[in-house]
Amino acid sequence: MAPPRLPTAQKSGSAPKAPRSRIQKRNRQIILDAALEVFSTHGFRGATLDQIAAEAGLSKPNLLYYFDSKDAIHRELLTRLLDTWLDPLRMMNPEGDPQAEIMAYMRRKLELSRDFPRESRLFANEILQGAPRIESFIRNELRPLVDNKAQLMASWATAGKIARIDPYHLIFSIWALTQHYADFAAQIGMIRGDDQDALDGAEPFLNALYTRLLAP
Amino acid sequence: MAPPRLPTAQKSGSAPKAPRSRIQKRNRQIILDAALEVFSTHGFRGATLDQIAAEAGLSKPNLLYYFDSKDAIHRELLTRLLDTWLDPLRMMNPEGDPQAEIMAYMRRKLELSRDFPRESRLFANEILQGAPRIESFIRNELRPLVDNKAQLMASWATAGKIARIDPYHLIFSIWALTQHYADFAAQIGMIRGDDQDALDGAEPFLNALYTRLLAP
DNA sequence: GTCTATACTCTGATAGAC
DNA sequence: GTCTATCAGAGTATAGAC
Repeated sequence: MAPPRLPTAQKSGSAPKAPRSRIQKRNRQIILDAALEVFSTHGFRGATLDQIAAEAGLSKPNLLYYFDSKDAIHRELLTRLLDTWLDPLRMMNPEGDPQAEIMAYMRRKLELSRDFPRESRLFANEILQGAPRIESFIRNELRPLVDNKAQLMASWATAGKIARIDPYHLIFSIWALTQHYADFAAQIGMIRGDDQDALDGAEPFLNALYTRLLAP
Repeated sequence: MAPPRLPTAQKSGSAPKAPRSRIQKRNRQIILDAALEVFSTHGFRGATLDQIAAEAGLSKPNLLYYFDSKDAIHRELLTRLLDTWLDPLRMMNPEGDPQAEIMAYMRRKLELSRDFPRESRLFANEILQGAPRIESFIRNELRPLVDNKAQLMASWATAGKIARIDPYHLIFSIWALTQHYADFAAQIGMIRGDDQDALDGAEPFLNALYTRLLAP
C-alpha cells in the first residue's frame, strides 16, 4: 500500500544528470519518500538527517552519497511538487460549462489533498515560513495563472453564468477548504476520529457549498 | 502601532508565580513578542534562541534569565493562545437566531485572523507537526465544545432554521476559510499585493458564501 | 555502495564577573 | 539584571576503510 507518487520532475531546461542504475533510482526514491515524511511534518530546519536516515533505513553518510546535501533533498521534493501543483487550475477549460468547470477544479484539488497530504503539508510549511524558497514560483508561475483564471471567472460572472463573486477569493476559498483536510488532518482526526469518514464527508459538503455559492 | 496582545493566561489551577517587578513583566513581554514572531514562522525546532534574542534585542543568556528554557517560552505562548482560541465558538448562543449566530461566529474567527495572524500560524505549525503539544487540549477541550455546538447546529437544521448540512464540516469550513488568510498570508500577498485589500475583500466574500450556504 | 570515525559548526544552557 | 566566556550535545558534512 505504498502512497501514490508524484512524477519525476523533468524540466527541459535542466542539465542532464549522470545516468543512474536501478539501485540508484531505487535508493533515491526511498530517501525522497522518507524526507517527504519528515520535512512535511517538521519543516526544513526542524527536520534532521538523522530522522530521515532512520525513516529510510539507511545510514546518514549514505544519504549524502545519493544527494549533495540536506538542502538538495529538500529542493528536489519541492521541484517535483511544484511541477504538479498548478495542474488542477491549468485544466480549467474556458470553453466548458462555467459551473461544472469550477466544481471540477474544486474536486481535483480535493483529490490532491486526499492522495498527497504530505506534499500539501510540505507546501504549507513553506508558505508559513514566508515562502522564501518558492517566492519566484509564486510570483512568476502561480500568480499569472491565477490572474488568467480569475479573469476568466470574472467574464463568466459578467455573462451571468455564475454568481457575481470575487474570483480571487473564490480561488482562495477552494485552496483553503481543500488543503485544510490535508494540512489540519491531525486536528480533524482528533475531533472526528482517524477513519476515512471525515474525508468522505468532505466531498458532498463542498459540492453543496459551491453549488449554492456559484448559482447566478 | 504595536500589535494587539492576547491576555495573560491566568489559570486558576496553576501555582502562583513569584511576584514580578515592572521591568520583569516588561522584558518577559518583549521576549514573548519576539518568540512569537520566530516560532510562528519556523516552528518550535526550526526556531533558535539566537533568532529570538536578536529579535528581542537582548542577549541569549538574558532570555534564559527570564525563562527556564526554550521550551518554557514556547509553552507560555501556547498557553496564552489556547486560552483565547475557543472563545469565538463558546460565544455561539443557542438562544440566538441560528443564521445570525453562525455568521457572527465566522466574523469573530475572521477578526482573530486579522488581529492575531502570528498566533494563528503558531497554532498551524503545531497541527502540521501532528499536534504533539496540544493533543490533550484538542481532545479534552476543543472536541467536546465542537461536539456540543455541532449538536446545536444539527438541531437548527432539523428545525428548518438553516440548511441541512453537516455541522462538523461547516465548522471545519469556517476554520479553513478564516485561518487561511493568516496562515497563507505570504502567498496571498504575493498574488494580490501586500496591501490590506486582500483581507478587506475577504469579509464580504465570506458573508456572501455563508449567507447562501445557510439559507434553508 | 555502504559503513565507522571524525571534523567542524550550531545551539541550548550554565558559570561567573560586573 | 546583564554581560562575556564557555561547555556539552546535536547537527551537517567529509574521510577513508571495506
